[in-house]
Amino acid sequence: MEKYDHGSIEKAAQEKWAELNLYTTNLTDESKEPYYLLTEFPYPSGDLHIGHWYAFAVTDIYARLLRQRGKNVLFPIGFDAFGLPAENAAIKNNLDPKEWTYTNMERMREQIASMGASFDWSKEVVTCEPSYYQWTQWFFTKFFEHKLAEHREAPVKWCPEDQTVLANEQVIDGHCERCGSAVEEKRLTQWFLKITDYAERLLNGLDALPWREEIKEAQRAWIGKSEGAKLKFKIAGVVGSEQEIEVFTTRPDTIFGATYIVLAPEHPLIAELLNVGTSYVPTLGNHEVVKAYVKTTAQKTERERSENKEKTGVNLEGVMAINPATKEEIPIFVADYVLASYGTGAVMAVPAHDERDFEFAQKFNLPIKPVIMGGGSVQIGWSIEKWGDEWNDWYEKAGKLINSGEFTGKNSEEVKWDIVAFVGGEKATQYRIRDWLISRQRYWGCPIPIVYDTLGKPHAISAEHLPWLLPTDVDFTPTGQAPLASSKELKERVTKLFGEGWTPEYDTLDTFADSSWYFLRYLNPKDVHNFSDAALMKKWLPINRYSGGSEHTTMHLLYARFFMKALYDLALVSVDEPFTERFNRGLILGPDGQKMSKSKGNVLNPDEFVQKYGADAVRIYLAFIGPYNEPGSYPWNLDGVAAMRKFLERVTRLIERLGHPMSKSAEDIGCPAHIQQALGHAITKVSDDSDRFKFNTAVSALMTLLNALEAEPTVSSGTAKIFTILLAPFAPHLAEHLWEKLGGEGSVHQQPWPVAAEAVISEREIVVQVNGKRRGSVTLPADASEADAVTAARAIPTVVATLGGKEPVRQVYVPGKILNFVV
RNA sequence: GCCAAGGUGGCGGAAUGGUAGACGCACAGGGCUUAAAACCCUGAGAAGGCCUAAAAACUUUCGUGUGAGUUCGAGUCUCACCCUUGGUACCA
Repeated sequence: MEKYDHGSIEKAAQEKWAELNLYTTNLTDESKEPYYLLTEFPYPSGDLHIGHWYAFAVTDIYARLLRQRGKNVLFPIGFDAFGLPAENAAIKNNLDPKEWTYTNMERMREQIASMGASFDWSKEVVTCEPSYYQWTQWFFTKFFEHKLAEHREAPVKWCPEDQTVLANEQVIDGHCERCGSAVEEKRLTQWFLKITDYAERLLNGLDALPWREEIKEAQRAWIGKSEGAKLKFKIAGVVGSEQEIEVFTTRPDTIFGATYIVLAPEHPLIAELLNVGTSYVPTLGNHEVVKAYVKTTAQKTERERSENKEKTGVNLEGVMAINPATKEEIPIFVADYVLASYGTGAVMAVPAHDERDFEFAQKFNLPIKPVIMGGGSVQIGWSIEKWGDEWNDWYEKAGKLINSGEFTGKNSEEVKWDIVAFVGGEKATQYRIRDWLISRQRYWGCPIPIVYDTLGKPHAISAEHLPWLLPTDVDFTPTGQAPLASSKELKERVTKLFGEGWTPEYDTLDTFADSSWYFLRYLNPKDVHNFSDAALMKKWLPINRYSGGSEHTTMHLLYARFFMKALYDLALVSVDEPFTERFNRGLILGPDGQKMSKSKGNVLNPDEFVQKYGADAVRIYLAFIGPYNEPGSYPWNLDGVAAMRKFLERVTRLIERLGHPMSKSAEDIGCPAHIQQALGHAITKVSDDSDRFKFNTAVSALMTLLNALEAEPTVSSGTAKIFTILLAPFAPHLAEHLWEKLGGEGSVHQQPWPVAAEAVISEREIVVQVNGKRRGSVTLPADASEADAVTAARAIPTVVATLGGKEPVRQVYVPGKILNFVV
């Protein structure tokens, strides 16, 4: 038997595809239906790991299958080439980040090619190339012109390790998403993209998308829409409207129970009260205490504040607010459990119906006034301890109002907005999402195309000066200062172009800006006059299917959707949702079932498996390891690739048997009906399961078919050819080799997907049950009637025995499938 | 805490409300071989019964996290609970 030499087979196949130029997509081809299949482009980290294989090799199966099914498939690739690792590696080894990046890309291109992935490299996009980032910059200037990019001072998250600010989305559990160090907070003037302007549309757009509910829910939660009201509380002893406290609440129906007000330490009123010398009417009695509290909390981050579950706060002595519903005077507190960055930075506290307010009220001995009755009755004046679990069950829910003036007795939900009107408030909507902070104090990124005039006012750099090149005379050792500030050339460039006293922006853009539009560039990657091609965008967008990692759900995926909507509003693109389908891929775990990590020593190098068993075996194993449409975690079985290799060897032997003199091996021997049926079944299943990204069951269908074919004394070459075509997307190299052995024309990858022959079913097996339990089966002609089935079934000894002489009360007949006797 | 997804053999997993465990791994027995590897065949959810020297075959009951329910029939639908994973967290 000829050895299955995967090395030479892979080489020959890849050379053949290159020669035939199989994977350059003609974007203007009108004869076939376009299909844009996108997989997240990699960061050029160096070596391909198993995750890369999982991302590229498995989606490649689908790209190949779609082509065979007659689609014009765009399956592009590129590199998300700006970013911190390059800079950090460069600092560590005293290299140029650019050189490091380009060396890695070169290496990765070869590795990606080695897996037989059918990417169209002619459309490669590399985000760190000026020809690309010029358009990232151009978009930024457009956003600036349309007030979607803003320069402003705000509290920001700061990573002390990476020496840069981070977007909210990049803070995971209070730690830097990249390096894991605890983030700090600073007040800085930075660039923001106003993603909050799009909160409502980002939310609504989700409804129509056929994505998995968990992805949509994660985005909805991130956007965090809350509907409620803004209500104004006057300050006692003050006439006029200036000294009012505005609160945001989702429960205006509980306002009669608001027994105090809480302000965030950063609330402007506090600064005003503390500002000695102002003739503010109510004077703060405990000036120093409040000042000290504000000072301590200012040193804590939001996270540190929330870690301390014990509530802290200080009463603003001598200053009272008036509850607009009860007209009662209520105290005002400053406490850090109220966040300045959400709502109005002030809340009305309803301790009877809000857990946090309740805790605070207990600690500071404040009145707790129930205004909503739960299932049972409420006796006012109970001490809170006695309320116990019963109170727990209803205290945050809606219900019948009590102690609420004219609203007493009404349903709180129904009169909610009447109460808002009663106290002169207004409906308001709040979002949890914050604007996207996109400045980074780092070197290896896209320079922000902004210059400041002599007054410090920002100006966008006009298109004629783009790309605004990243300077190279830079000391990029992180100091907390933007590395670009050390460039002489950049300063000179600005002076020369704009005049004396003008200064450059030294920050670079968050790399998520680069990756928010790369899929548009694939359509026209080399054009120097346009970011993409309008006609091609019309034809190819939105992207049919986007495959990627679940870690991007609230980052990249949200940013890309925002970009698309913003560009749509600028009339630059014709659709406002970029991705029709989205599939989050799972994670390959180490053989020990743990996440692969160097520290655990369970990291596997795919190259070793490729070398030993071949790329095709690795591809099939990854397809087989678990459902690709669910973001599950799949442990890598060390015997898995070897098992797939065995499968491929069995395929090879089957095909070789055709050439054996003892075998008839000709198309003229025909195809027996059961094989015809097995083929049809496999064709349908491989195709349908792949459409659902269930490659595991698609592979198992191929295995089942192989098992059936192996059991045959002879296999016609026609059948063998069909099998090879079905195998081609999964094991592209071996299939090419076998196709040649079978004397097939051209490349197996150009062969149309076979059509499942209409199965001619002459007989059906009908399962016979008694009381829903299987007691046997009868095989009858396909056109047999219910009466025929009953007659045959009642002759089965086990059925007779189970019935025990009793007549069935009724029978349920599912034609051609089930006959159930109910006794 | 809240939201979402999920819980099926030793393992990964499969099952439009209709034979649970496809396909594969690991395992066991056998074949081939001087031998081993490779390869091929067979077996296998659990507990019992019958027949036996023993086994096979045959057969019964139980079995998809737990408990109830709907249904002729439930892994699948409904309710409650437990657990796992992911997201989020003082967001008023």
